[in-house]
Amino acid sequence: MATVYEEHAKVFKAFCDEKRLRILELLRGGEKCACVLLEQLDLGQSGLSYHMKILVESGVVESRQEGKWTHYKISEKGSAYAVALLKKLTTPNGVTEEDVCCES
Amino acid sequence: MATVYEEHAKVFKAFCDEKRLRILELLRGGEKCACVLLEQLDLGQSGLSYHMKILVESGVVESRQEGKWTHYKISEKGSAYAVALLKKLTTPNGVTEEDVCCES
DNA sequence: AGAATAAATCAAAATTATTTGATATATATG
DNA sequence: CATATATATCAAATAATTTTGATTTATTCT
Repeated sequence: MATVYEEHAKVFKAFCDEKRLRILELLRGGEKCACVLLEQLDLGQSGLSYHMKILVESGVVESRQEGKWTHYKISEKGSAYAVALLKKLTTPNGVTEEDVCCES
Repeated sequence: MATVYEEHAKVFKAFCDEKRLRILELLRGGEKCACVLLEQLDLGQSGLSYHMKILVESGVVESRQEGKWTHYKISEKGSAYAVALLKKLTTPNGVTEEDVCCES
């Protein structure tokens, strides 16, 4: 059973690797087949597959099978969730206590 | 010289580690001294220092020195930047080309 | 100045993530 | 059915991150 921290970390894993940011940039231009991504990136086939799995598991990318091809695109829903989560994780939570540990 | 991808990845490194998410959660309750964070977390002193450095370098956290103590808080500006960047990285970029590589 | 304390830095060890090449699986095509 | 092709999975090698303990630096206190 994963902690909520692990769940959240998984979402942002999508964005903390150079190769994956490069992939996302390509997907900003619309849905792409794995074969297209492959020829535009400096990555081998199994390497691409590895990163696509992480992206899909983050929820930020969704995949669609069409015969032997796999198409990927940015998930609107997943992205909106990531943005909302990021906002939440950086917003004061109300129970604001003062930092009075060590007033010299 | 870092690529723009590395720069962006650095921002999200703040959010893709369990320990750092735990730290951010504590900071959502307001500014905290390192000594307070230390006693609330399962981390040694140098480990905390390591993670705080990554958080500060991401821009999401800012630090303030007060005598021998260091206080940390979430940076409103840095967080807003992270949210805006995340939005941008997941929004269609206009030049949307169709994915017509492999129509069987 | 000397002792005490907070936090940063360093180096080594441990852990985790990524890359790479080989193989497996699934789908289409002849 | 045999072959070709696209992608996933696996295992080993490599690389990067994280942890840990020791040391250093900076600051306060006596």
